[in-house]
Amino acid sequence: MRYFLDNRKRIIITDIGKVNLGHIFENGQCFRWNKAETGNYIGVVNEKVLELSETENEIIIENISMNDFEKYFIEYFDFNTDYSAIIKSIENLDEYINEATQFGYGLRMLNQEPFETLISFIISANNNIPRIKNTIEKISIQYGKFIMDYKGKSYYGFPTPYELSKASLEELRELGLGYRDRYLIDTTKKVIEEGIDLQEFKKMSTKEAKRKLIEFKGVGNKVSECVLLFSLEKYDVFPIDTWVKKILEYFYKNEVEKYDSPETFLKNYFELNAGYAQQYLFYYARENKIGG
DNA sequence: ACTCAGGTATTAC
DNA sequence: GTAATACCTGAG
Repeated sequence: MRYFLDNRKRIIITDIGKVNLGHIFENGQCFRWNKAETGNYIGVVNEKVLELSETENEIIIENISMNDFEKYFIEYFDFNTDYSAIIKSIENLDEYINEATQFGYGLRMLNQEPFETLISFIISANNNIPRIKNTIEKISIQYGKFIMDYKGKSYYGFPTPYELSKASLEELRELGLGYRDRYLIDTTKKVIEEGIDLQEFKKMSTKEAKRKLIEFKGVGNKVSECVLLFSLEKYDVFPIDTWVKKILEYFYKNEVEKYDSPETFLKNYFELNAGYAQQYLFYYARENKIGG
């Protein structure tokens, strides 16, 4: 990876292989990035508003400083990870993962903020993406800090636990969260009252961090693993959602049956890069409507 | 009217 | 431990 400022003070990132912003932002790992009419993606991250555009092998970032980029966003975009090495380690396992990695070229696993990720994936349960994005946006407008007006739209950061603790059940119900509203209240209350710093979970083993996450209401196996994978740097988990379930059923059925559980199969099969493999498989399955 | 959407909590064996 | 069932909401 190489980066520099161009003559318009935009940050240019190159030497990261073939680029595809859609494969980063449309694969279900994040909910606060939107495609503008220009085709560029605008997102709110770490109380900054960023605009990304792409060429075949460059990502171009506008509206943040070089200092912010180096201090926060290199890690957020996982720019120091060599994806060609990850792909190489899993692509020859079978034809399906090979197709999936080719299909999802340019995909990157974002390192997201844990509280935002936890709340977002609690909302995601038994829900659909447009509604998930919409309610997260409403929560940010209502309880998060105003950041700036940018190209005709006002942007708000995702609320901190303290900011979200100001929300009442009645208020949340009006945002269209459905029955998940009380999970948000419970989770925020637990974080505040017990003084939980989710960043600390990064230091725990995957198993221990997962055990702690499942203590939150509305957090089960799948949601906890999404939080581990997308915000706590645990790449050995493999969230099994409806799409991955279909893949296991339609493509890996015979293999899975040799093990005592799908989880055991996945851990043995994909090993340390299970989380990356999951992301390619999920994206490929959903975009191509495998089994559906 | 009815199903579906990145599942989880609760209840009942 | 595991299987069955209810669950907010609104778009299609």
